[in-house]
Amino acid sequence: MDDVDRTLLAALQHDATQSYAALAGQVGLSTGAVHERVRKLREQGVVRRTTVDVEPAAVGRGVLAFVLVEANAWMGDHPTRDALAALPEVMEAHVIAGPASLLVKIRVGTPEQLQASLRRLFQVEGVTGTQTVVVLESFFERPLDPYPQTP
Amino acid sequence: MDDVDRTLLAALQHDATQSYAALAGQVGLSTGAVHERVRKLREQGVVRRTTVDVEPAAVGRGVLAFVLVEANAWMGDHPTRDALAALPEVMEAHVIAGPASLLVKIRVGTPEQLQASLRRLFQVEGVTGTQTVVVLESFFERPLDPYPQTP
DNA sequence: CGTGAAATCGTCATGAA
DNA sequence: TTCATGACGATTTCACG
Repeated sequence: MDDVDRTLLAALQHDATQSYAALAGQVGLSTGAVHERVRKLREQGVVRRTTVDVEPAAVGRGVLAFVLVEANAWMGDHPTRDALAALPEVMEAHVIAGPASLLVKIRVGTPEQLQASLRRLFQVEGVTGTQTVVVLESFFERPLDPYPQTP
Repeated sequence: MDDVDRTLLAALQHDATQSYAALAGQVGLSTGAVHERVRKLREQGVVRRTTVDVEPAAVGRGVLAFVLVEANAWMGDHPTRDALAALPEVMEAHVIAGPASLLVKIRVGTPEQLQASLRRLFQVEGVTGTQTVVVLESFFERPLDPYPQTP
């Protein structure tokens, strides 16, 4: 994992449809060498997958909210994880240190669906309360850029 | 934007490296028709870009935190947006309704870098306080799946 | 939306540094 | 190990029916 790999990752984040020849040009290597590097990055799990970034509002998911979930028991275990993963509107779920047990990110189509989602969250074992932050406008959401080095 | 398009979007989210022939098989159309549909989805901005999902810890971004930013003025304007966009550790920035003005998502490499990032947030014009939620473990982060219909 | 053809690209084997 | 080169098969891409 050197600077060339980081440059490749940044380039792929920006546009994963570009050819290996184009990538090769950016890093000054041959297409074969680039092909091999990208293959290894995938194999090592540095690149988890190639995906497509979809505009939420265009697919009926224009309402975004973050919910702090309070609980009366330890929720950092797999039953909780699975219960949340079963809810398709939950985009992210994190165990946190702070004023609550969990933080979840939710995308739905309407305020009514948000209400319904909160009702489902309350049905998850151990949940005693929620604090909801509704997003009015997203300034930006961008992909991770590799940091120059890891000291 | 019909069910075929939604199926294509879901398939591309799962794996954007698959060929048009493979996509065509999943929806029962020809490769040419699928090519045209995907081209239009890109053109319309439904597909914003094709990108690569990178493991944060592998590129020195293993520390995740959410920060509620309080302000003494309206922060839903472009100067604020630009100030936040200039900070590479800020992955997302949202204007919110709730206990604060903004919610930002931050990824850094170390707790020291998190501290440095909070210091930079305080230097943004109008910021009067922050409330930080540190993530201990992420259960999951997954791409948006299109909802069946938008009533 | 399907078909077919042409240009481009991904992929791999080989050899060199 | 890592890289360059070259060749083959697959894929993208586009015009036409």
